[in-house]
Amino acid sequence: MPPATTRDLPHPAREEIRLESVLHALSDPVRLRIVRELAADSDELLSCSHFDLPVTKSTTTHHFRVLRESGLVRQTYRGTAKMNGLRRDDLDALYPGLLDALLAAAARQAARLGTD
Amino acid sequence: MPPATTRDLPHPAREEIRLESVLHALSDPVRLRIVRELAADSDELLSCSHFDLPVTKSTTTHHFRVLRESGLVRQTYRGTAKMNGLRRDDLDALYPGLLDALLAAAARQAARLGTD
DNA sequence: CGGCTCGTACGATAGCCCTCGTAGTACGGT
DNA sequence: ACCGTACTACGAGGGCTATCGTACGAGCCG
Repeated sequence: MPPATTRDLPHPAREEIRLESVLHALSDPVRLRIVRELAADSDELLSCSHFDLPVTKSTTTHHFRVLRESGLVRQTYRGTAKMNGLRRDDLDALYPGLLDALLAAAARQAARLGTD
Repeated sequence: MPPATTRDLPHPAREEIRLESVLHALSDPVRLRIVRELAADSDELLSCSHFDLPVTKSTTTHHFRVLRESGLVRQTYRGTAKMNGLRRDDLDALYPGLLDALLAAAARQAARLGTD
């Protein structure tokens, strides 16, 4: 049997990741912010509860699911915590330069609007 | 008085263009396709009716309005025709490299899925 | 075991969005 | 003046989405 601390979650395969879904996922301010934080700590996996978001826990769960189903984020359980990491390898392979351009654009806008 | 062939349309100023709105606009397949065609003929202004889209004229009007209001496209009347052009200058100034990365990603996906 | 924390499931609500059809306006040409 | 073309306005339907509250399951620790 698999290790007790592993409940598996459905992720799209690399080839199933659709650009439209990625863009739609990032068109929500809460999710864009999550992705920016994940990119900032790109060598760490962050738990859902690590984020201080202006929505309830239910809504947070919803946003993380959208991110996972769009292929932007990989989620794994570690005990009761759910760890999140950007799927940078898959995204870079599919769309080279896209993620960096998106993150740079988000950083620019945050700086411009003072939302940093 | 302005030339008779000029009915003005509301466009967001460069500084008002929001990344989330741009991404949302591009997350629809019909609009992504429009933007790709506009980028391919980037030195030409294309009329709305130039596009052969799988939706009715009403819906086409709707999509072009979303593109205009998001700041992706500039629209001007020329007689009865409404000409459309990408706002590449504004987008490149706000988010350098973003538009090219998005277009390249869309081209990659189209090639991968044979939807070209 | 008992409780605590982390996250999920489900239902509900309200708003947005894609789509369409019909009716109408603006402009150019005959 | 008249007609045709290009686009718009308005309204409606149906689906998706963001949000929440409450109730629940899964794992850790005393």
